[in-house]
Amino acid sequence: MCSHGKHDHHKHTCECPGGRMERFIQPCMLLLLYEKPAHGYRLMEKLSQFGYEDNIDPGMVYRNLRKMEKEGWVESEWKTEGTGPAKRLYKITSEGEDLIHAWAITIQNNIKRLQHFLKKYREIFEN
Amino acid sequence: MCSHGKHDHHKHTCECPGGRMERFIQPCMLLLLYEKPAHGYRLMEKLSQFGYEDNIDPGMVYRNLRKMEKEGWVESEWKTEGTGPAKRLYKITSEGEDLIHAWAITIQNNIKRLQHFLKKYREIFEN
DNA sequence: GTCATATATATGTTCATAGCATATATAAGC
DNA sequence: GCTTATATATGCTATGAACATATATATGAC
Repeated sequence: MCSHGKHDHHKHTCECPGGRMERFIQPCMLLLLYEKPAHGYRLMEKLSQFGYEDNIDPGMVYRNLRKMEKEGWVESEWKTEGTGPAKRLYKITSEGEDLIHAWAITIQNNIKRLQHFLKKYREIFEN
Repeated sequence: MCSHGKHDHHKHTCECPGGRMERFIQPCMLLLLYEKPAHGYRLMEKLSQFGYEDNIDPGMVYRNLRKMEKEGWVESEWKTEGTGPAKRLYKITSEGEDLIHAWAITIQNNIKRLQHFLKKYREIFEN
């Protein structure tokens, strides 16, 4: 989220505004899995379209997948066929699909909040 | 942020999507202070327009104000005149104003990310 | 007079999360 | 053999939200 990557030991001592959207990665992964079952490494690549750029933390992806499985929003099974190390193939459950719809509402609300800020900001600072 | 208010001891065990936007309260308070110096209690009321509804936590407001003062983004002085308990009147500094502009950019980016989600969501689920 | 409420600020505690680091293993390219 | 890409996993720390509680001053009700 932070664009300059200059944090001192991730202490957030710099004033750069992060405004991280907590757990936003979850609905993103759920939506990708609804489109097509996938394993973590593949998701990691696809997540860039949601602003999780270049250096996304793999730990974040894998840990969220395991957590969502524990919650019953996704299911997984090991895939050993093919080349390379074994992959854990995830697919979304119906509970996971329900959650996507709930997130869509939350996200609409959040957009409204952010847009209210920008509107006010522009009223004050633009001309 | 959570609409139903049914958390068990704030353990976030329910599946309600929060998607809280971390520290978003800070640029909101800075913008309000840019408009007009104010004390915490007054800000608390005005913050509802940014989606910090009804039962906003006073601790969050006051702690963020003190933190922002420590960072040099706002300044305060006690006001004893008038009725009622003493108020700490805050005003924004030039560093605080700079930060508003930085946040405006972050917020634009976040809107884009959220809108990408919604666009994809609608492509998949709407008709 | 005292009781509840509104105004105003402050601190304590807990939990989940992001962000960072590191470890492991398989396979392909050179 | 060495490096890199693929693939998953865990450990650690700082932070922030959400909750609770404490304090004090003034006002209106009864």
